[in-house]
Amino acid sequence: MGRATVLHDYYTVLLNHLGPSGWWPAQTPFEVAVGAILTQNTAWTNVERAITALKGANALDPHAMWALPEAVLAELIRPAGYFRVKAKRLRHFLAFLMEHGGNMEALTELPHIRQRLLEVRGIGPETADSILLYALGLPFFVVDAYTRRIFHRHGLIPEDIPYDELQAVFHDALPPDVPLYQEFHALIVRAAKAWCRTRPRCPECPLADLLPTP
DNA sequence: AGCCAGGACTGAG
DNA sequence: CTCAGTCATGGC
Repeated sequence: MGRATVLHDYYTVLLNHLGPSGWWPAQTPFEVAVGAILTQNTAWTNVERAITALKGANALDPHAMWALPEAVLAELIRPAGYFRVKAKRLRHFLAFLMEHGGNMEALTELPHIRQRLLEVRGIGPETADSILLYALGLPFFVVDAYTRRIFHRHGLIPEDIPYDELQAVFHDALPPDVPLYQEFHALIVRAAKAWCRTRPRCPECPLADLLPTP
């Protein structure tokens, strides 16, 4: 059986058990980008506090955030952790955004947008793809630690597979369908939070049926 | 009381 | 090039 079929089975099982996700949890494309940077190696609940603080300061807007001194921005996002680094990363992204009209929509028009995002200090492959897929609506599959963990435990990929190769597995197996990519990645994260955590092979996981018998 | 969370960058060797 | 170290808060 080909990978395309297998991956579609995972998608179907997850969707049947969890229902549609309605991701990414954000109200604007800019908020998606900010959340993508803030959630780097950080629990989402901590990101929510930071987002709330930014909203309270009316700073969840490109020009407003750009106008803040870096130290003030850092204090606002403190609950998200790594707050000094992330304040810099947000400002690097903002500088890039300002060069291109100061709004997220303008980014969609740029050629080689993924490479351009990766050139921004503090934006790596997962953050770039999260922005591309959920903020700009472009068909780039988001690979994260959950994706690698689940599919390695199920024997479909080596544990140390590089990011771009793992992404290629999904790009090769699935049509470039933005809603599909968005929903699939959301389901993977929700499934991992609900069942995986750090323990492999928990019995109540609906994906257990798809596991190769040890 | 550690360990972990929807990563990415740096410096040593 | 590889890889351990660094960044930091809050939940369990």
